[in-house]
Amino acid sequence: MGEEAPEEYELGGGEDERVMEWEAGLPGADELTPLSQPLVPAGLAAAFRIPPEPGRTLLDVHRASAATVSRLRRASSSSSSSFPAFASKGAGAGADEAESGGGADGGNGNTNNNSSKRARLVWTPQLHKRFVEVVAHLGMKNAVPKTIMQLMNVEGLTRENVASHLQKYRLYVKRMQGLSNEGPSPSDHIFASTPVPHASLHDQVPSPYHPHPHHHSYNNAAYAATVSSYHHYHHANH
DNA sequence: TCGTAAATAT
DNA sequence: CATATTTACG
Repeated sequence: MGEEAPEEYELGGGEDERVMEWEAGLPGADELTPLSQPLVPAGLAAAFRIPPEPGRTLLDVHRASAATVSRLRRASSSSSSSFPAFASKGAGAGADEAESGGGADGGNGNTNNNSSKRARLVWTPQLHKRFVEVVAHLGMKNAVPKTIMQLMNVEGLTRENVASHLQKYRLYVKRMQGLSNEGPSPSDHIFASTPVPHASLHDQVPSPYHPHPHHHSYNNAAYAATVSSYHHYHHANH
């Protein structure tokens, strides 16, 4: 009776949701000093013989903020298993990545050994949007799977997922470059929907992605697993 | 780890 | 059949 339905899981859900409550009363971003810049002026630092700050780069900042946000979210929402929801199949291992930001990454024994095969990731427009933004932010030079994945900070998203999508994305961009005119092909689906931002050497990546559930809505698995795609096996020998 | 090709699923 | 996503390989 029961056939294992090939469930796919869908990531994403919130688009540009910011927790204003946290920002209430706080100065605007314009008023704040860019975190990506050293708080201590170079001259002053030199005078005090302060060694060059470690890798306090945009990436680190983003990672840190992302981690903070993640932690806050968890603490704020009592039991919010904000999970991209894996299809049934017993996956469910919740594990927060506690990346130690101690300078250069040393041994990375993080091999996701989830016995369960994860369902196909569905790249929703939102996810793709996030992806594109991050890629544009990094620039073709630094837009590598790992970095992209980290900057996107989407729980459940793996490096492989990103790498795969990145491959297609690059092809899409390249293909379009050849055709200076003419809009994107409708067959490009997601890619066509997202205007490829210019990979200027400037960056501007918005707040980290929030795969968090809506306030009042459907089941917690709403944004998570849109478990509904049970397509039949189609074996066609054309 | 990254990039590309082939494989597989839908 | 085409597209999307995964898996294998260098």
